[in-house]
Amino acid sequence: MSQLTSSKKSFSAAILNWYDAHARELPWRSRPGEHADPYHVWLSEIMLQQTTVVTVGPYFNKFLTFWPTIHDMADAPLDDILTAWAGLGYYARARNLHKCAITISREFDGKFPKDRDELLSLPGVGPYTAAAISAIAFDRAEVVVDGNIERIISRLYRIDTPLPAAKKEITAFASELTPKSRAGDYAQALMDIGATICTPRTPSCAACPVSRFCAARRVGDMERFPVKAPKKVKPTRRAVVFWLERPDGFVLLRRREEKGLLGGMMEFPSTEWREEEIAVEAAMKRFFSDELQMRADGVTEKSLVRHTFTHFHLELRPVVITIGALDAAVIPRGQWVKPENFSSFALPTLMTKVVRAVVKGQG
DNA sequence: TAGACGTGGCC
DNA sequence: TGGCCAAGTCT
Repeated sequence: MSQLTSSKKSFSAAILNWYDAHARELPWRSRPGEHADPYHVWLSEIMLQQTTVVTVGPYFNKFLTFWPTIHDMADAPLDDILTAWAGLGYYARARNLHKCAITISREFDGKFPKDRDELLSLPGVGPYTAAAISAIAFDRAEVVVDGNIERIISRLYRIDTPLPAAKKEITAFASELTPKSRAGDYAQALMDIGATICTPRTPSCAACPVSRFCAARRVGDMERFPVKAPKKVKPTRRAVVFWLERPDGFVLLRRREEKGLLGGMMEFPSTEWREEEIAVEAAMKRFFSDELQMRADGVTEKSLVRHTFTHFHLELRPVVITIGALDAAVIPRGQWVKPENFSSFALPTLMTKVVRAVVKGQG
């Protein structure tokens, strides 16, 4: 048994003492002594998945303004949720958020289950989020393991197994260390420490309340942990994206498929995103009939839009086409929108980059 | 198990 | 500039 495991009570005590003195004040966090609202805890935890506290803050406040209760959110159209979520990324979270709100509102009388395993059955709620809600909102002694806690544990024990294979091992150590009382505060404390002290690069060990327990600190190789599997190279995909503009200034948007990348979000029509280079002329021929090309009053190329997703790079070449005479047969289905009203549509950041390239770009 | 799934900030 | 990283989940 390691030195740390045999002194786990003084470890969790040090963590909780640190939290009482240094806890960050966050919009979704209850005041000391008060009970956290499960709706707020759930909403924040979904938003915080792979997303920083700074980014989430304004979105969290906006969502609570629009939908003060989970019943309000359940009654809203999905498109409103997606529009409010636009820019946050990982849009499956928004779709699952809406599904989950409907389930809780209509099948659970608006009350979240307290049990980890029941929470786990909700859409968008995985092992981390289920444990976090159960511990933070209901003070259950659940073992919460997020990326911060993985990093802390892997340094405490100098775990050489690369992630994600090390997950099980890390969870076992985390389980030994988690206190039976105040497990929610303990989890939030570790996440605060991970975000502000036990950072990926140049951790501030001098400020850490548990540095005396840390094996990596003793050796001085903190930054080697957590060990991670090597990344794979991202391919680059390319396409021509069309800004189709009518004489009255309306521009065509269309909705993407419900599932998959940017599922349910709005977009400007484009050729398929492929690794092969595609010339504008070829893209025009592939996308439209020759007839439309003859009717287009003007065709203007704009500056390249670069965007990187989790698993590939994307290069979009915007082409502005002013359409003199509409031909329903060659224009894709969609919604004609004035650019000044784009903000009321569910446009992902990629598409706002296209807007910027077209409106402000020099071409 | 491994890949899909966004975005913005940092170095 | 480009890769890494952030309170993961789903398939």
